[in-house]
Amino acid sequence: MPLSVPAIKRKNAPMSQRSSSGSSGNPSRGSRASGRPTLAELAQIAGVSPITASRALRGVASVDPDLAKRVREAAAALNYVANPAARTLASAHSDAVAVLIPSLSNLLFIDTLEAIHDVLMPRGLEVLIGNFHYSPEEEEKLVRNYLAYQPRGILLTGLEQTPATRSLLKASGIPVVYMMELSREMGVHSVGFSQEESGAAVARHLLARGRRHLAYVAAQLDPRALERGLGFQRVLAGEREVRPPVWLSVPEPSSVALGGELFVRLLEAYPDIDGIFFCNDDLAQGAIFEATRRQVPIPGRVAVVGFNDLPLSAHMAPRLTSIRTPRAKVGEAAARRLVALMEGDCRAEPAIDLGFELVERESS
Amino acid sequence: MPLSVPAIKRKNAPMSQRSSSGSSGNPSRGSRASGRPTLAELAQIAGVSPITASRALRGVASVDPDLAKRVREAAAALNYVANPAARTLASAHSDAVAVLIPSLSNLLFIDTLEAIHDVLMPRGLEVLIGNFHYSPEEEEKLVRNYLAYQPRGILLTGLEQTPATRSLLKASGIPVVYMMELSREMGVHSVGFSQEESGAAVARHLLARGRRHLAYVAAQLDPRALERGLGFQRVLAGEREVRPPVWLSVPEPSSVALGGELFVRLLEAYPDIDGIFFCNDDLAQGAIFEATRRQVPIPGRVAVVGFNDLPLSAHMAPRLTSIRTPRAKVGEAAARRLVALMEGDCRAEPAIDLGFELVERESS
DNA sequence: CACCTAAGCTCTTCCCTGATG
DNA sequence: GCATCAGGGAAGAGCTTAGGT
Repeated sequence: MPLSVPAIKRKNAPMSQRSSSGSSGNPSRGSRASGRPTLAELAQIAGVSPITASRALRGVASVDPDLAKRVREAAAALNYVANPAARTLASAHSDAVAVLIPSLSNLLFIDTLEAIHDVLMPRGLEVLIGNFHYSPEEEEKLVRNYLAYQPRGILLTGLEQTPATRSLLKASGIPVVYMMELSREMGVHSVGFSQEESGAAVARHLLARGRRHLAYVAAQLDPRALERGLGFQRVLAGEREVRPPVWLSVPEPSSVALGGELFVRLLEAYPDIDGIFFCNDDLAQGAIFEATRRQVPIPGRVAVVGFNDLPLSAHMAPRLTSIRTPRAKVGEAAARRLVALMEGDCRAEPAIDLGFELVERESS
Repeated sequence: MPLSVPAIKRKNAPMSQRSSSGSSGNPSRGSRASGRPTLAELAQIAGVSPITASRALRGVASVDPDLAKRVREAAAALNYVANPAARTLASAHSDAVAVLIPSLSNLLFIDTLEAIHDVLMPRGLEVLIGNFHYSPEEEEKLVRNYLAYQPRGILLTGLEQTPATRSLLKASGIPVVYMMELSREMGVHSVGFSQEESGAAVARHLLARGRRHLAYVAAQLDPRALERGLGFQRVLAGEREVRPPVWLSVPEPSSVALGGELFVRLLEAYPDIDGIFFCNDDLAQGAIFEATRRQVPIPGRVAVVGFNDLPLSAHMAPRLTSIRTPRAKVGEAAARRLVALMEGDCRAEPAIDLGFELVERESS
């Protein structure tokens, strides 16, 4: 037996050389310790081994119900909460889910975020939120950073990732769900609706109402707004007697005030315009306010279509037609799909199309 | 030399009994390993010890600049990102900050949250968001849970914590900053403004305009709305010829539609009311929409004061007086104060009063 | 002072023991 | 006797603090 006896391998009772620190009454607190009860302490109190305590708390089936109960009671008495860092280190995965959204100031993403929270938190999953400000490069940085946390899953917004982001994700093997757009790619899970088709629906709507001189107005650098514009354009291109739409796109973030301003600028430059597709509802509402102030009859003079509802839309019912998208539902469905993937359930359809709704309020 | 040689203490090259797993070309991947480059690998490539690499990456001063540069270059080449779980476990504190807010659907808190993000993320701090739905009990659960993450700091909303929450926080020794209200307590750091005083200011404003039959309308179970109401009441109680205000408070979350409804209900029950303080701007705006629809002249007939701005307020300028609170500034200042506390800078004034602004739009 | 070796943070995975059918 | 299963001992996971050299 050449091996020296490892008699010094005691953790919570040094008792050897430097001892005497805790002396009496003081529940040993080595200077590096976190000061919180550990699994070993819990196990000792419950009269089981640490590994059994661990299994009991994680709800692993193969633990005697009596023992499990003892462990749970001891945990409650101690106010024991497992150290997530140690758990992550040992198991090589955390209980976190990373969610990347392009903006925190856009209501759309807030609602989505809230729905995600509501699905994930009750399952004991931590939500890490990253705001990539519509920049794929920033998104890449965030992904790189969040992968270090070894999350159980990742939710991304849109499909415009950099190649590096893609390969990082693929290499990690962590489940990913894309929100807000539909991917045709095999094995890529996405939840959303066809942005392109929603733009096309707006074009058809305006054409059906007899509008012929159309415009598209967008703010922010949102790639999805652009896609909607492309769908809008596609339908119009198929019509003989309709001119290509006027295209007004500015980089500033959208706002009610900006909507009013763009509306004025547009009508000054193109007085014969009779239908406008605003890529955001706040732009649309700003336009309507401005029109009201200037006594421009809407929709008599100009038909306005806005993308998504603000709380006020209901109060402007006679004025505004809008595309209503399932903001919260996208978050909920995406989170649910992610949970399914984390549990190894891969049978479901990769893409979930939640559709959209064209809410017509012109006629009322 | 009595110690047996610890020749088996190699980590990334088992090479002993069960070996042969990776065999050739495969960069060792022990089954429990995370598959990511480790500090030890990085150190080896940079030609230094792990601890030096660690110090170099953390920016500890006592590292030779040349070595530090070598380490940084190696890290970039490897795409090395430190494992936060291991870091937390070893140092007994994470790089996270927990932020607890009562609601995600309220714009106020979103703006605050965004400002907090903007301060903390550039400093490499992770933001953990907890939504306690205006419930102190839920808040307590979240605090208990987040303390397990050993965060570097905690931001709380309001001052209505349960006693257990208070003692948990005190025992943890983690810096805490309270947002949205001002605490008088010694050593308690808070950033906000006096809710009570803002309500009082509204009362004085209405009295100065000759209004005598006042009402207070609140939704949601927000304790701060109640405090504003108390300030409102206090000022009115000091006036001889003014009746105590009509008090309308409902538990539903506030919304534009609800504001309109409450407005109608209120005027039906008390036709002589000539001034209303709405605890949220969406309630106030709903009231104004409803009044417009019913041709009730505002402010000729009723003066309306709303709490905080929605984006649309500017477009209803002639109609609405509002209290404007520094939403984003509260988040920013609170986050900054927290960072200062984390760095051991405790000299600053514990309470930061950011004030509020009474924006009068009646006259324009 | 710059750098390193040793130890340890707290949990889980691996693998084995001893009891059960 | 030979699988099956509950439970446990030992060995890390990857980093940082302590304390030398």
